[in-house]
Amino acid sequence: MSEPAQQTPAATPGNTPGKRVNRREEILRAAADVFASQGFHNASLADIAATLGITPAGVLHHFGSKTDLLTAVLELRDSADPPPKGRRFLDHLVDTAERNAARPGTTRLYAVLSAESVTEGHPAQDWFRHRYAELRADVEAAVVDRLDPGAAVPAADGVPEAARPTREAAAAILAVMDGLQVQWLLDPDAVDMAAVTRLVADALVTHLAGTGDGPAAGPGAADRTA
Amino acid sequence: MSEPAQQTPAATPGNTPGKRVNRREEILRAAADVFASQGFHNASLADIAATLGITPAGVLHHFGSKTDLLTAVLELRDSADPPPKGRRFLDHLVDTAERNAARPGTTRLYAVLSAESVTEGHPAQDWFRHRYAELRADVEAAVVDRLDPGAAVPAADGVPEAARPTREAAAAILAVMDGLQVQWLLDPDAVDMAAVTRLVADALVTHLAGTGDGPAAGPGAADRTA
DNA sequence: GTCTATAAATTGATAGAC
DNA sequence: GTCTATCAATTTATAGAC
Repeated sequence: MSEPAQQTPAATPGNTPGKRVNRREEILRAAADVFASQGFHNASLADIAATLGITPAGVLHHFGSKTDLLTAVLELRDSADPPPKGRRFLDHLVDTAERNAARPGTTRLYAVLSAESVTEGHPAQDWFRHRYAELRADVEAAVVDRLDPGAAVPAADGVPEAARPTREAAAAILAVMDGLQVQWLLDPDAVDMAAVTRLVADALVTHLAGTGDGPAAGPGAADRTA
Repeated sequence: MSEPAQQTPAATPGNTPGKRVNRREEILRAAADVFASQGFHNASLADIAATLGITPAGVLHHFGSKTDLLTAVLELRDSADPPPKGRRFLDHLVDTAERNAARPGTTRLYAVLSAESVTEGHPAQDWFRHRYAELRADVEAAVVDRLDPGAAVPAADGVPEAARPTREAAAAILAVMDGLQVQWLLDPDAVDMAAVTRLVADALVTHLAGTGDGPAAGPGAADRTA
Protein backbone atom coordinates (compact mmCIF):
# COMPACT_ATOMS: atom_id res chain seq x y z
CA MET A 1 0.00 0.00 0.00
CA SER A 2 2.98 2.29 0.44
CA GLU A 3 5.09 1.54 -2.57
CA PRO A 4 4.18 3.37 -5.75
CA ALA A 5 3.15 0.55 -8.05
CA GLN A 6 3.59 2.47 -11.28
CA GLN A 7 7.14 3.20 -12.28
CA THR A 8 7.89 6.90 -12.31
CA PRO A 9 10.09 7.42 -15.39
CA ALA A 10 12.70 9.74 -13.90
CA ALA A 11 13.52 11.20 -17.31
CA THR A 12 12.00 9.63 -20.37
CA PRO A 13 14.64 9.59 -23.17
CA GLY A 14 12.54 11.45 -25.71
CA ASN A 15 11.58 14.12 -23.18
CA THR A 16 13.29 17.47 -23.28
CA PRO A 17 14.05 17.96 -19.59
CA GLY A 18 12.77 21.28 -18.34
CA LYS A 19 10.31 21.77 -21.13
CA ARG A 20 7.72 19.28 -20.01
CA VAL A 21 8.57 17.40 -16.85
CA ASN A 22 6.15 14.53 -16.94
CA ARG A 23 2.97 14.11 -18.88
CA ARG A 24 1.73 11.47 -16.47
CA GLU A 25 1.89 13.86 -13.56
CA GLU A 26 0.07 16.55 -15.48
CA ILE A 27 -2.72 14.10 -16.16
CA LEU A 28 -2.68 12.97 -12.55
CA ARG A 29 -3.14 16.48 -11.26
CA ALA A 30 -5.94 17.15 -13.72
CA ALA A 31 -7.65 13.92 -12.74
CA ALA A 32 -7.39 14.74 -9.03
CA ASP A 33 -9.06 18.08 -9.68
CA VAL A 34 -11.88 16.60 -11.69
CA PHE A 35 -12.48 13.70 -9.30
CA ALA A 36 -12.62 16.22 -6.48
CA SER A 37 -15.19 18.32 -8.31
CA GLN A 38 -17.38 15.53 -9.62
CA GLY A 39 -16.61 12.38 -7.73
CA PHE A 40 -15.26 9.35 -9.57
CA HIS A 41 -18.37 7.97 -11.23
CA ASN A 42 -19.74 11.25 -12.46
CA ALA A 43 -16.39 12.48 -13.69
CA SER A 44 -15.68 11.63 -17.32
CA LEU A 45 -12.40 11.07 -19.10
CA ALA A 46 -13.52 13.82 -21.43
CA ASP A 47 -13.56 16.31 -18.55
CA ILE A 48 -10.03 15.37 -17.60
CA ALA A 49 -8.79 15.35 -21.18
CA ALA A 50 -10.33 18.75 -21.90
CA THR A 51 -8.25 20.28 -19.09
CA LEU A 52 -5.15 19.30 -21.03
CA GLY A 53 -6.50 19.97 -24.49
CA ILE A 54 -6.47 16.35 -25.63
CA THR A 55 -9.02 13.61 -26.26
CA PRO A 56 -10.21 10.99 -23.75
CA ALA A 57 -8.15 8.37 -25.51
CA GLY A 58 -5.07 10.48 -24.94
CA VAL A 59 -5.60 10.03 -21.23
CA LEU A 60 -6.16 6.32 -21.58
CA HIS A 61 -2.84 5.93 -23.31
CA HIS A 62 -1.01 6.80 -20.08
CA PHE A 63 -3.38 4.94 -17.78
CA GLY A 64 -5.02 1.80 -19.08
CA SER A 65 -8.47 2.56 -17.73
CA LYS A 66 -10.44 5.07 -15.72
CA THR A 67 -10.06 2.81 -12.70
CA ASP A 68 -6.30 2.69 -13.07
CA LEU A 69 -6.30 6.44 -13.14
CA LEU A 70 -8.21 6.60 -9.89
CA THR A 71 -5.80 4.17 -8.27
CA ALA A 72 -2.86 6.29 -9.34
CA VAL A 73 -4.49 9.42 -7.94
CA LEU A 74 -5.01 7.76 -4.58
CA GLU A 75 -1.44 6.51 -4.51
CA LEU A 76 -0.27 10.11 -4.88
CA ARG A 77 -0.91 10.68 -1.19
CA ASP A 78 1.67 8.11 -0.17
CA SER A 79 4.37 10.25 -1.74
CA ALA A 80 4.06 12.95 0.93
CA ASP A 81 6.36 13.04 3.94
CA PRO A 82 5.49 10.35 6.49
CA PRO A 83 3.42 11.52 9.48
CA PRO A 84 4.92 11.19 12.97
CA LYS A 85 4.02 8.04 14.89
CA GLY A 86 3.27 7.88 18.58
CA ARG A 87 2.07 10.71 20.79
CA ARG A 88 2.69 13.41 18.23
CA PHE A 89 0.29 11.83 15.81
CA LEU A 90 -2.70 13.48 17.46
CA ASP A 91 -1.22 16.93 16.98
CA HIS A 92 -0.47 15.97 13.42
CA LEU A 93 -4.17 15.25 12.88
CA VAL A 94 -5.16 18.68 14.15
CA ASP A 95 -2.55 20.21 11.86
CA THR A 96 -3.97 18.21 8.99
CA ALA A 97 -7.45 19.53 9.71
CA GLU A 98 -6.04 23.05 9.65
CA ARG A 99 -4.21 22.49 6.38
CA ASN A 100 -7.30 20.90 4.86
CA ALA A 101 -9.21 24.10 5.48
CA ALA A 102 -6.72 25.81 3.18
CA ARG A 103 -7.04 23.32 0.31
CA PRO A 104 -10.71 22.58 -0.41
CA GLY A 105 -9.83 20.62 -3.53
CA THR A 106 -7.86 17.90 -1.80
CA THR A 107 -10.29 17.87 1.08
CA ARG A 108 -13.21 17.34 -1.24
CA LEU A 109 -11.33 14.67 -3.18
CA TYR A 110 -11.03 12.39 -0.18
CA ALA A 111 -14.36 13.30 1.36
CA VAL A 112 -16.22 12.41 -1.83
CA LEU A 113 -14.19 9.36 -2.77
CA SER A 114 -14.19 7.76 0.68
CA ALA A 115 -17.97 7.85 0.87
CA GLU A 116 -18.41 6.88 -2.76
CA SER A 117 -16.17 3.89 -2.11
CA VAL A 118 -18.89 2.17 -0.08
CA THR A 119 -21.02 1.72 -3.20
CA GLU A 120 -21.17 -1.70 -4.77
CA GLY A 121 -18.02 -2.81 -6.51
CA HIS A 122 -16.29 0.56 -6.22
CA PRO A 123 -12.65 0.32 -7.31
CA ALA A 124 -11.37 2.27 -4.31
CA GLN A 125 -13.14 0.13 -1.75
CA ASP A 126 -10.15 -1.95 -0.68
CA TRP A 127 -7.90 1.08 -0.62
CA PHE A 128 -10.11 2.91 1.84
CA ARG A 129 -10.82 -0.17 3.95
CA HIS A 130 -7.11 -0.74 4.46
CA ARG A 131 -6.45 2.93 4.95
CA TYR A 132 -8.97 3.20 7.79
CA ALA A 133 -7.70 0.02 9.43
CA GLU A 134 -4.17 1.37 9.41
CA LEU A 135 -5.21 4.80 10.64
CA ARG A 136 -7.30 3.37 13.48
CA ALA A 137 -4.27 1.47 14.70
CA ASP A 138 -2.01 4.51 14.45
CA VAL A 139 -4.45 6.82 16.20
CA GLU A 140 -5.04 4.26 18.92
CA ALA A 141 -1.30 4.06 19.54
CA ALA A 142 -1.22 7.83 19.90
CA VAL A 143 -4.14 7.82 22.33
CA VAL A 144 -2.60 5.02 24.41
CA ASP A 145 0.70 6.82 24.55
CA ARG A 146 -0.91 10.01 25.73
CA LEU A 147 -2.86 8.21 28.44
CA ASP A 148 0.23 6.40 29.63
CA PRO A 149 3.42 7.80 28.10
CA GLY A 150 5.69 5.09 26.82
CA ALA A 151 3.04 2.37 26.94
CA ALA A 152 2.12 0.27 23.93
CA VAL A 153 -1.31 -0.83 22.76
CA PRO A 154 -2.24 -3.89 24.85
CA ALA A 155 -2.52 -7.19 23.01
CA ALA A 156 -5.81 -9.01 22.68
CA ASP A 157 -7.19 -9.48 26.18
CA GLY A 158 -10.44 -11.23 25.45
CA VAL A 159 -12.53 -8.35 24.14
CA PRO A 160 -12.49 -7.67 20.40
CA GLU A 161 -10.37 -4.77 19.18
CA ALA A 162 -13.38 -2.76 18.13
CA ALA A 163 -14.72 -2.77 21.70
CA ARG A 164 -11.49 -1.57 23.34
CA PRO A 165 -12.08 2.00 24.59
CA THR A 166 -8.84 3.34 23.10
CA ARG A 167 -9.71 1.81 19.75
CA GLU A 168 -13.18 3.30 19.94
CA ALA A 169 -11.61 6.67 20.62
CA ALA A 170 -9.38 6.24 17.59
CA ALA A 171 -12.32 5.41 15.34
CA ALA A 172 -14.14 8.41 16.78
CA ILE A 173 -11.35 10.88 16.08
CA LEU A 174 -11.06 9.76 12.47
CA ALA A 175 -14.83 9.81 12.10
CA VAL A 176 -15.06 13.36 13.39
CA MET A 177 -12.47 14.53 10.93
CA ASP A 178 -14.31 12.95 8.02
CA GLY A 179 -17.73 14.10 9.08
CA LEU A 180 -16.51 17.62 9.66
CA GLN A 181 -15.18 17.78 6.14
CA VAL A 182 -18.64 17.26 4.67
CA GLN A 183 -20.20 19.86 6.96
CA TRP A 184 -17.39 22.30 6.19
CA LEU A 185 -17.49 21.76 2.45
CA LEU A 186 -21.20 22.48 2.48
CA ASP A 187 -20.84 25.51 4.74
CA PRO A 188 -17.28 26.69 5.46
CA ASP A 189 -18.35 29.24 8.07
CA ALA A 190 -20.40 26.78 10.08
CA VAL A 191 -17.55 24.72 11.52
CA ASP A 192 -13.89 25.06 12.42
CA MET A 193 -12.42 21.69 11.52
CA ALA A 194 -9.19 22.05 13.48
CA ALA A 195 -10.85 23.43 16.61
CA VAL A 196 -13.48 20.72 16.74
CA THR A 197 -10.95 17.98 16.05
CA ARG A 198 -8.84 19.22 18.96
CA LEU A 199 -11.91 19.47 21.18
CA VAL A 200 -12.88 15.87 20.56
CA ALA A 201 -9.35 14.54 21.00
CA ASP A 202 -9.00 16.36 24.31
CA ALA A 203 -12.43 15.33 25.52
CA LEU A 204 -11.81 11.68 24.71
CA VAL A 205 -8.39 11.53 26.34
CA THR A 206 -9.69 13.25 29.44
CA HIS A 207 -12.69 10.99 29.53
CA LEU A 208 -10.69 7.79 29.16
CA ALA A 209 -8.22 8.92 31.79
CA GLY A 210 -11.07 9.63 34.20
CA THR A 211 -12.84 6.36 33.49
CA GLY A 212 -9.92 4.54 35.06
CA ASP A 213 -8.88 2.97 31.78
CA GLY A 214 -5.32 4.17 31.46
CA PRO A 215 -3.13 3.06 34.44
CA ALA A 216 -2.31 6.57 35.57
CA ALA A 217 -2.12 9.88 33.66
CA GLY A 218 -3.50 12.89 35.47
CA PRO A 219 -6.32 14.78 33.71
CA GLY A 220 -4.19 17.91 33.46
CA ALA A 221 -1.51 16.30 31.34
CA ALA A 222 -3.92 15.09 28.73
CA ASP A 223 -5.81 18.34 28.75
CA ARG A 224 -3.07 20.61 27.60
CA THR A 225 -1.33 18.72 24.86
CA ALA A 226 -3.59 18.34 21.82
CA MET B 1 -38.12 21.65 4.22
CA SER B 2 -40.69 19.71 6.20
CA GLU B 3 -43.73 19.83 4.00
CA PRO B 4 -43.90 17.23 1.26
CA ALA B 5 -43.83 19.34 -1.90
CA GLN B 6 -45.29 16.67 -4.16
CA GLN B 7 -48.94 15.97 -3.69
CA THR B 8 -49.56 12.46 -2.46
CA PRO B 9 -52.68 11.32 -4.31
CA ALA B 10 -54.49 9.65 -1.45
CA ALA B 11 -56.44 7.41 -3.78
CA THR B 12 -56.18 7.99 -7.49
CA PRO B 13 -59.62 7.52 -9.09
CA GLY B 14 -58.53 4.88 -11.56
CA ASN B 15 -56.68 2.93 -8.90
CA THR B 16 -58.24 -0.21 -7.47
CA PRO B 17 -57.56 0.30 -3.77
CA GLY B 18 -55.87 -2.71 -2.27
CA LYS B 19 -54.58 -4.09 -5.50
CA ARG B 20 -51.79 -1.64 -6.04
CA VAL B 21 -51.51 0.99 -3.36
CA ASN B 22 -49.35 3.57 -5.06
CA ARG B 23 -47.09 3.26 -8.02
CA ARG B 24 -45.19 6.36 -7.01
CA GLU B 25 -44.19 4.84 -3.72
CA GLU B 26 -43.06 1.63 -5.36
CA ILE B 27 -40.80 3.65 -7.59
CA LEU B 28 -39.61 5.71 -4.64
CA ARG B 29 -38.59 2.61 -2.73
CA ALA B 30 -36.82 1.17 -5.74
CA ALA B 31 -35.00 4.44 -6.32
CA ALA B 32 -33.89 4.64 -2.69
CA ASP B 33 -32.43 1.15 -2.99
CA VAL B 34 -30.56 1.90 -6.18
CA PHE B 35 -29.29 5.29 -5.01
CA ALA B 36 -28.02 3.58 -1.87
CA SER B 37 -26.20 0.95 -3.87
CA GLN B 38 -24.75 3.17 -6.55
CA GLY B 39 -24.94 6.75 -5.40
CA PHE B 40 -26.98 9.28 -7.35
CA HIS B 41 -24.75 10.01 -10.32
CA ASN B 42 -23.75 6.45 -11.04
CA ALA B 43 -27.26 5.12 -10.65
CA SER B 44 -29.26 5.03 -13.85
CA LEU B 45 -32.97 5.27 -14.45
CA ALA B 46 -32.62 1.94 -16.20
CA ASP B 47 -31.46 0.30 -12.96
CA ILE B 48 -34.47 1.65 -11.13
CA ALA B 49 -36.89 0.78 -13.90
CA ALA B 50 -35.54 -2.77 -14.18
CA THR B 51 -36.41 -3.37 -10.52
CA LEU B 52 -40.05 -2.78 -11.42
CA GLY B 53 -40.01 -4.41 -14.82
CA ILE B 54 -40.61 -1.24 -16.79
CA THR B 55 -38.56 1.09 -19.00
CA PRO B 56 -36.68 4.21 -17.86
CA ALA B 57 -39.33 6.38 -19.42
CA GLY B 58 -41.91 4.68 -17.24
CA VAL B 59 -40.11 6.08 -14.22
CA LEU B 60 -39.88 9.54 -15.73
CA HIS B 61 -43.61 9.64 -16.19
CA HIS B 62 -44.11 9.73 -12.42
CA PHE B 63 -41.16 12.00 -11.70
CA GLY B 64 -40.25 14.58 -14.28
CA SER B 65 -36.52 14.03 -14.07
CA LYS B 66 -33.85 12.05 -12.30
CA THR B 67 -33.21 15.02 -10.04
CA ASP B 68 -36.87 15.26 -9.08
CA LEU B 69 -36.74 11.61 -8.16
CA LEU B 70 -33.78 12.21 -5.86
CA THR B 71 -35.57 15.10 -4.21
CA ALA B 72 -38.58 12.95 -3.57
CA VAL B 73 -36.44 10.20 -2.07
CA LEU B 74 -34.84 12.64 0.33
CA GLU B 75 -38.20 14.04 1.31
CA LEU B 76 -39.27 10.55 2.33
CA ARG B 77 -37.32 10.92 5.56
CA ASP B 78 -39.46 13.79 6.74
CA SER B 79 -42.45 11.48 6.82
CA ALA B 80 -41.11 9.52 9.80
CA ASP B 81 -42.21 10.30 13.35
CA PRO B 82 -40.57 13.47 14.68
CA PRO B 83 -37.55 12.98 16.94
CA PRO B 84 -37.70 14.24 20.53
CA LYS B 85 -36.35 17.71 21.15
CA GLY B 86 -34.30 18.79 24.15
CA ARG B 87 -32.28 16.57 26.42
CA ARG B 88 -33.65 13.31 25.05
CA PHE B 89 -32.35 14.12 21.59
CA LEU B 90 -28.89 12.79 22.44
CA ASP B 91 -30.27 9.41 23.42
CA HIS B 92 -32.26 9.47 20.23
CA LEU B 93 -29.04 9.86 18.25
CA VAL B 94 -27.51 6.83 19.92
CA ASP B 95 -30.69 4.89 19.19
CA THR B 96 -30.48 6.01 15.58
CA ALA B 97 -26.92 4.75 15.34
CA GLU B 98 -28.08 1.42 16.67
CA ARG B 99 -30.97 1.21 14.24
CA ASN B 100 -28.71 2.20 11.38
CA ALA B 101 -26.55 -0.82 12.07
CA ALA B 102 -29.62 -2.93 11.33
CA ARG B 103 -30.44 -1.28 8.00
CA PRO B 104 -27.32 -0.92 5.88
CA GLY B 105 -29.35 0.21 2.88
CA THR B 106 -30.70 3.38 4.44
CA THR B 107 -27.41 4.03 6.15
CA ARG B 108 -25.55 3.82 2.89
CA LEU B 109 -28.10 5.99 1.13
CA TYR B 110 -27.44 8.97 3.36
CA ALA B 111 -23.73 8.33 3.79
CA VAL B 112 -23.17 8.29 0.04
CA LEU B 113 -25.57 11.09 -0.85
CA SER B 114 -24.40 13.51 1.84
CA ALA B 115 -20.80 13.29 0.68
CA GLU B 116 -21.75 13.26 -2.99
CA SER B 117 -23.74 16.44 -2.38
CA VAL B 118 -20.56 18.49 -1.97
CA THR B 119 -19.69 18.00 -5.65
CA GLU B 120 -20.28 20.89 -8.00
CA GLY B 121 -23.90 21.65 -8.73
CA HIS B 122 -25.24 18.56 -6.98
CA PRO B 123 -29.04 18.70 -6.71
CA ALA B 124 -29.07 17.65 -3.05
CA GLN B 125 -26.59 20.30 -1.92
CA ASP B 126 -29.12 22.73 -0.43
CA TRP B 127 -31.03 19.93 1.17
CA PHE B 128 -28.01 18.68 3.09
CA ARG B 129 -26.76 22.15 3.94
CA HIS B 130 -30.04 23.01 5.57
CA ARG B 131 -30.31 19.64 7.17
CA TYR B 132 -26.95 19.98 8.92
CA ALA B 133 -27.69 23.54 10.03
CA GLU B 134 -30.93 22.39 11.60
CA LEU B 135 -29.36 19.35 13.21
CA ARG B 136 -26.48 21.33 14.66
CA ALA B 137 -28.96 23.63 16.36
CA ASP B 138 -31.01 20.72 17.70
CA VAL B 139 -28.01 18.83 18.99
CA GLU B 140 -26.61 21.96 20.60
CA ALA B 141 -29.89 22.48 22.40
CA ALA B 142 -29.64 18.93 23.72
CA VAL B 143 -26.07 19.44 24.90
CA VAL B 144 -26.90 22.72 26.59
CA ASP B 145 -29.86 21.18 28.32
CA ARG B 146 -27.77 18.34 29.63
CA LEU B 147 -25.08 20.67 30.92
CA ASP B 148 -27.64 22.87 32.63
CA PRO B 149 -31.09 21.28 32.73
CA GLY B 150 -33.77 23.70 31.71
CA ALA B 151 -31.39 26.22 30.20
CA ALA B 152 -31.70 27.43 26.62
CA VAL B 153 -28.98 28.08 24.09
CA PRO B 154 -27.52 31.52 24.85
CA ALA B 155 -28.06 34.22 22.25
CA ALA B 156 -25.16 35.76 20.34
CA ASP B 157 -22.67 37.05 22.89
CA GLY B 158 -19.95 38.35 20.62
CA VAL B 159 -18.36 35.12 19.43
CA PRO B 160 -19.72 33.53 16.24
CA GLU B 161 -21.98 30.52 16.62
CA ALA B 162 -19.44 28.16 15.13
CA ALA B 163 -16.92 29.01 17.85
CA ARG B 164 -19.30 28.40 20.78
CA PRO B 165 -18.14 25.25 22.61
CA THR B 166 -21.61 23.75 22.76
CA ARG B 167 -22.07 24.33 19.04
CA GLU B 168 -18.70 22.76 18.36
CA ALA B 169 -19.75 19.76 20.38
CA ALA B 170 -22.92 19.49 18.34
CA ALA B 171 -21.03 19.59 15.06
CA ALA B 172 -18.67 16.98 16.49
CA ILE B 173 -21.40 14.55 17.47
CA LEU B 174 -23.03 14.73 14.04
CA ALA B 175 -19.65 14.40 12.37
CA VAL B 176 -18.79 11.30 14.37
CA MET B 177 -22.02 9.65 13.38
CA ASP B 178 -21.43 10.37 9.69
CA GLY B 179 -17.79 9.35 9.72
CA LEU B 180 -18.55 6.15 11.57
CA GLN B 181 -21.05 5.17 8.93
CA VAL B 182 -18.37 5.13 6.25
CA GLN B 183 -15.98 3.13 8.41
CA TRP B 184 -18.75 0.74 9.34
CA LEU B 185 -20.03 0.27 5.79
CA LEU B 186 -16.51 -0.59 4.69
CA ASP B 187 -15.90 -2.93 7.63
CA PRO B 188 -18.90 -3.70 9.86
CA ASP B 189 -16.85 -5.56 12.46
CA ALA B 190 -14.34 -2.77 12.91
CA VAL B 191 -16.59 -0.27 14.70
CA ASP B 192 -19.68 -0.19 16.89
CA MET B 193 -21.52 2.90 15.74
CA ALA B 194 -23.82 3.21 18.74
CA ALA B 195 -21.09 2.59 21.32
CA VAL B 196 -18.72 5.13 19.81
CA THR B 197 -21.47 7.71 19.40
CA ARG B 198 -22.33 7.33 23.07
CA LEU B 199 -18.67 7.52 24.04
CA VAL B 200 -18.17 10.80 22.23
CA ALA B 201 -21.37 12.36 23.54
CA ASP B 202 -20.42 11.45 27.11
CA ALA B 203 -16.85 12.60 26.71
CA LEU B 204 -17.88 15.95 25.27
CA VAL B 205 -20.50 16.66 27.91
CA THR B 206 -18.08 15.73 30.69
CA HIS B 207 -15.37 17.81 29.12
CA LEU B 208 -17.53 20.90 28.68
CA ALA B 209 -18.84 20.58 32.22
CA GLY B 210 -15.29 20.37 33.54
CA THR B 211 -14.06 23.28 31.44
CA GLY B 212 -16.33 25.57 33.44
CA ASP B 213 -18.51 26.31 30.45
CA GLY B 214 -21.90 25.28 31.71
CA PRO B 215 -22.94 27.27 34.84
CA ALA B 216 -23.12 24.23 37.11
CA ALA B 217 -23.87 20.56 36.29
CA GLY B 218 -21.81 18.03 38.19
CA PRO B 219 -19.74 15.61 36.11
CA GLY B 220 -21.70 12.66 37.45
CA ALA B 221 -25.00 13.82 36.05
CA ALA B 222 -23.71 14.14 32.53
CA ASP B 223 -21.78 10.92 32.73
CA ARG B 224 -24.66 8.59 33.30
CA THR B 225 -27.32 9.74 30.89
CA ALA B 226 -26.26 9.26 27.27
C1' DG C 1 -53.03 7.67 -15.63
C1' DT C 2 -49.48 4.40 -17.17
C1' DC C 3 -46.10 3.38 -19.87
C1' DT C 4 -43.25 1.94 -24.62
C1' DA C 5 -40.82 3.45 -28.75
C1' DT C 6 -37.42 6.39 -30.01
C1' DA C 7 -34.10 9.96 -30.15
C1' DA C 8 -29.95 12.88 -29.13
C1' DA C 9 -26.08 13.04 -26.52
C1' DT C 10 -22.37 11.05 -23.84
C1' DT C 11 -19.88 7.27 -21.97
C1' DG C 12 -15.29 4.22 -21.56
C1' DA C 13 -12.39 1.93 -24.40
C1' DT C 14 -10.02 -0.29 -28.82
C1' DA C 15 -7.24 0.10 -32.99
C1' DG C 16 -4.05 2.31 -35.21
C1' DA C 17 -1.75 6.95 -37.16
C1' DC C 18 2.26 9.80 -36.26
C1' DG D 1 6.07 7.58 -26.68
C1' DT D 2 1.98 10.44 -27.66
C1' DC D 3 -2.23 10.87 -29.14
C1' DT D 4 -6.68 11.03 -32.70
C1' DA D 5 -10.34 8.69 -35.18
C1' DT D 6 -13.77 5.66 -34.26
C1' DC D 7 -16.95 2.31 -31.96
C1' DA D 8 -20.40 0.01 -29.17
C1' DA D 9 -22.88 0.63 -25.26
C1' DT D 10 -25.39 3.49 -22.16
C1' DT D 11 -27.26 7.86 -20.66
C1' DT D 12 -31.51 11.14 -19.79
C1' DA D 13 -35.36 12.73 -21.80
C1' DT D 14 -39.23 13.68 -25.40
C1' DA D 15 -43.29 12.34 -28.05
C1' DG D 16 -46.96 9.84 -28.25
C1' DA D 17 -49.60 4.99 -27.92
C1' DC D 18 -52.87 2.69 -24.90
